[in-house]
Amino acid sequence: MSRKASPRPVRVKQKRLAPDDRRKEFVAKATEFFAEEGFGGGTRDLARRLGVTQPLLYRYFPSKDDLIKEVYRTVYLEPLNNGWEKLLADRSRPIRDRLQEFYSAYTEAIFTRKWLRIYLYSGLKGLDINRWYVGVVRDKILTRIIRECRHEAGLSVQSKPTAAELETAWVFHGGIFYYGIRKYIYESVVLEDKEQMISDALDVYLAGFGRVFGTAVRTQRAPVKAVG
Amino acid sequence: MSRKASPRPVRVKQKRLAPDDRRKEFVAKATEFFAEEGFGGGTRDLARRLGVTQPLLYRYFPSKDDLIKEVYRTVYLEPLNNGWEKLLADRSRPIRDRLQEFYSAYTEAIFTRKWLRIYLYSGLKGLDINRWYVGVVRDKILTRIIRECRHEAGLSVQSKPTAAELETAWVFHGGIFYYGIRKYIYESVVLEDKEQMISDALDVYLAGFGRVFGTAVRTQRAPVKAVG
DNA sequence: ATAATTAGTGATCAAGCGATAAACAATTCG
DNA sequence: CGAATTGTTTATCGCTTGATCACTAATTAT
Repeated sequence: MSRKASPRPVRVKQKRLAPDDRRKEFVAKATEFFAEEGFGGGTRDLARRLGVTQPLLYRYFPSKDDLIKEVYRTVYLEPLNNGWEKLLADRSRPIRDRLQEFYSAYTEAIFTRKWLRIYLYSGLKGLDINRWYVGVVRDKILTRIIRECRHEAGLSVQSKPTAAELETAWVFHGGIFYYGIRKYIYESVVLEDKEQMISDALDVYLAGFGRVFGTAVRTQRAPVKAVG
Repeated sequence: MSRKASPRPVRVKQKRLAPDDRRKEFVAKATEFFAEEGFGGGTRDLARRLGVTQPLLYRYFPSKDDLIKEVYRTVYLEPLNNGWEKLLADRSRPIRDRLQEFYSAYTEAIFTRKWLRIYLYSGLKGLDINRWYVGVVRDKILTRIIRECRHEAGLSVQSKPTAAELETAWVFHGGIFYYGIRKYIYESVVLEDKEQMISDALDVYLAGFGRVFGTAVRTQRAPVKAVG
């Protein structure tokens, strides 16, 4: 039972931080932590990563669940960008360019291991915030895309998207989303050029939209990069 | 400290089952249980659902982890059907029919809350079996689909799929997969007619494949159900 | 400088976890 | 029948968990 002689208790110089900074640091690191470990991860492990003791967490958050809720809030709101709706609706530019730029920026925002994992975990829990987010994608993004596609195809843009239009847009959107899952969750080998993937997916979707829902949508295809 | 008088201990008639039946019942119910609760769910809660006591689980499985592994095995292998490769390769039928029938059957097998949730949970854990499954989809399904599309488009079917072809097929496949996620995980309102969703997704994919990778793939489109 | 305030720590509690061992009871065998 | 076997339960162990409280020490106010 010989204890190593330590002249003074080897405490690593207790540093006090302003409450606001601490809070932000806690939420940020907790996001990374829960993204990796799942929300079953222990508060002691989390505290160790933060370089503080476990009870300190409870000075800033009444319970683990409150901390988790704050993680959700920041993760879900972080990537939302108000410029996107305007970008999609800007008819002075070709629809293909707008869609390419939008999905380029959107995936840049959400295609991180952290975001995707938190998103999946919260989805499996069936949380309200997840349902809310899915509604936002449908109403702010897909509905807008369908309207622009209709306009491009010379169709009426007054009526709400039909169920079939919406579903087809979801399949397209989900296909792109799944690229992120494959890359950052499954860690599969994917086509490294994300822009090319979006471009190809867009070609397929735009070509298909015309054939399925109306007269052909005329858009110039992006040049196909060396294939084969 | 008055204990309710119970003439005999109210035990619900201990029933003995043959070990093999018990095992199967345990695995089946454990699958449902873990699908809902996640693999953090407790063995006591699981046992309660099974109508047995918790230690009994340990007569059939050395540890909780072993039980979980068996859950994975059955869930992943359950839906795999050897007839699918032949179905996809049967060139006596139009490619569109084959793809429609394949995805109809495939989604019938995996679009259950149970299967999808176990799949997502195991994916988040980064398990080997998940990587293996993704490889199977790529090599047995998508590669085959691409070959058939090439054949239909009059292209060479010798060489391996290009990265771009594979990626486009993944986007298509992932889009359909995401329909299941939306319906059974997010519990969103989706287009109820799954066959129609597959049909539309196929129209888009097949029309797009021709435009993106070669001369147009000529296939008769499925009749569009009342739209609008 | 001293007092008041508050960020941070050490010790600990009650509850829940996976797992084990011994007792019990339903079945099977001689 | 009685004995042996084995499926099932009761009781419990050691550990981890989220959470609390009294205390220490760094900062701020007087």
